[in-house]
Amino acid sequence: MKDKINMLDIANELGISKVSVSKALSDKEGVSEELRVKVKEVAHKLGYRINNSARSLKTDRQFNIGILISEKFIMDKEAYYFYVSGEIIRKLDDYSISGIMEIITETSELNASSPRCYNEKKVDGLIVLGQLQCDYLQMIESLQVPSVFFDFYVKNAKIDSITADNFFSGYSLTNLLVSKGHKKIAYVGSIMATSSIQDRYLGYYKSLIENEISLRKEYVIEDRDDHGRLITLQLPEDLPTAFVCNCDQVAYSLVQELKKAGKKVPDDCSVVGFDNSLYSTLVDPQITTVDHNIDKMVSTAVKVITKKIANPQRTYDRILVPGTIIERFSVKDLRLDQVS
Amino acid sequence: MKDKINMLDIANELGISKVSVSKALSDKEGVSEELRVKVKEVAHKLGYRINNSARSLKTDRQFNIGILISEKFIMDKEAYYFYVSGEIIRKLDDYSISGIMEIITETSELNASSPRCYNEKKVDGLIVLGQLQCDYLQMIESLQVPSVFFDFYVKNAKIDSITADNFFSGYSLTNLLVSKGHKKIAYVGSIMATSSIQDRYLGYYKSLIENEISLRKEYVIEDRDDHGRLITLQLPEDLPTAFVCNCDQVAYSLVQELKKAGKKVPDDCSVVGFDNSLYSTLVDPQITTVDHNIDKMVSTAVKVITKKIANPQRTYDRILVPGTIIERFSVKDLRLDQVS
DNA sequence: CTGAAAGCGCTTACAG
DNA sequence: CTGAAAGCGCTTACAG
Repeated sequence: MKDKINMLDIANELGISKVSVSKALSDKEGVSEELRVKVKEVAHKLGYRINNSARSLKTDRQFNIGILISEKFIMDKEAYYFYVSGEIIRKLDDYSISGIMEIITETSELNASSPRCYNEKKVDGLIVLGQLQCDYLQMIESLQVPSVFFDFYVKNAKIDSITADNFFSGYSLTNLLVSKGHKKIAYVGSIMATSSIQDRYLGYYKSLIENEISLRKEYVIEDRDDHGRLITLQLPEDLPTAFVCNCDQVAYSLVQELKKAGKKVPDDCSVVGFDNSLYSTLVDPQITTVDHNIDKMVSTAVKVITKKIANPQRTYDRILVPGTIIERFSVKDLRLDQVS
Repeated sequence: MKDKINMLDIANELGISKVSVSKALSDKEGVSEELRVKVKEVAHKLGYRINNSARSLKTDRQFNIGILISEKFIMDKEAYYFYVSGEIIRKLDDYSISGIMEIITETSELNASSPRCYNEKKVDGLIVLGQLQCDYLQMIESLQVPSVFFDFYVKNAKIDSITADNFFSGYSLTNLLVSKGHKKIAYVGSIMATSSIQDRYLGYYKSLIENEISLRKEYVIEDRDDHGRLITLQLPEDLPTAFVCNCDQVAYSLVQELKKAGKKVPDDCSVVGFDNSLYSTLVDPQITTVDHNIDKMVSTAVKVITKKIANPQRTYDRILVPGTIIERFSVKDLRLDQVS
């Protein structure tokens, strides 16, 4: 078998032109169904593989999407965005598109230098996982390929975003606590750190307003420093009966802190989180949390980016994907207390 | 600014030929250092991006590596191979190579169908993460690109592999238990399931032999079924004083089982694992385990694949990367017992 | 040190 | 339905 088979080899084998071979293999019109079948047979027999580079050079389409992740989101071996990338790649495959993952180092993020996969024209579009430095995102906006923000959005950005409906989930989760008789409810999360933390907080606040519970300043607890690194949690003097934590990992830490302080979950304090991650199930008690429906978010993101590649003018703005509350064992029903 | 800048545009701007531009930008000899600098300046000014497809078409090099992961290894959101992929991609960047991740579905694995990134000539080489079906691996061997197996090896395979030194780590870990006075030591893991499980077992066995402890059949405990799915662990009647678990996840399950059976870790039973994963730190007590030095494994894998691309004849065979024991709180020193 | 020419393997617009 | 011709943007071997 010849080492490198190209369309001309197939054409010669059948005594036709390579134009017909091209049309047959790419399912374009202009060849009889009979010939198409024959061409495909011969292609298979000869072990033909299409040369994506040659195709790209003519069509100006790479059939690759860049998936960008900031280094800071993958400090953990179990980082959530790794999983998301995997799901994106799986989904892209439905469109015969490959995913090129690229990790944005701290330096590139600070310098707002454009990703290599873009610099080398390897990709038709970009999916950005998780919020980055403002300047970096502006650079992304200026690039000549369609992009989508995943899991965050930015004011004024002309780039479409797909996010979990954090606001509504925060609202629902807090409502759940209120419905179980809680009134002293704290929020754990640094609300300037990311749009997710902030929106979950605002949902929490909306629930307080609607339920005529006043917001207490000391009940909004910082969980990370200016660089986004997690810090030790400070419990308020007057202990709340419930904590809405901006993510499961922080909920996990909080449970440890409470235990240290001699408090029991959920008997003394209820704790809820977000993300439905490993952290929510590997604690005792397992934590009530919000599942963000990542599958839906991923398939939406992939659909949007492919459509934007086909039609770069089209915009989708902010797409919100609703989450689902997963009730577990970290919330006490205070109304039952009063009965007994 | 013109939309699509190519080498000819740069050449015209400077009144030189595109050949000189090409040589200047790719740091090839044949241009004066003075001109090289000028060319790079103009390229930057015009926002030039090299066209990887055109380059590939001429050079037959794609500057992409395929990273293959079987679906079955990423059932977990926190799957270890996601992290490994990330590290590989980070490392590839040092060589200006991009990583194209591809998830092998159960069907493709069973049918041994070649990966799309290969079928479309998008990659110069392949890194296979984790053991796949025999037929699938034979298919990989037959492909016309260099490949490397990561984290497993196969008898008779002509493909080079990079693995943790599972045998030696199993041996060392068991030695540690023996040195702390343990004699009744069980191994938890289905030894036919993967080469890692088997080699860790053989290391365990070597330690037993050397320490003149006889191997007890009932002390080798199955942890997964024929499809590799984890099953409920059966504790032996005569309880061992220590368990060597083939991975942290199983160690984690074992601790739960032991607790259910009313046994305390490490007071009644010591437990050790492998992998240094989240499972080993999210249990109480935190588990003594083996860190596999993934960084080293990854950088070795990347080095090997790039060298093989440059020189496809060259072979490296089986490369073993030593691990490190991380001592935590799940092992009791029985010798102290006797004293007190 | 510099450049004209050929060609990598496709696809597309056009002609028959 | 079929095919000859042109061209995408590079790199390489060769000539000056």
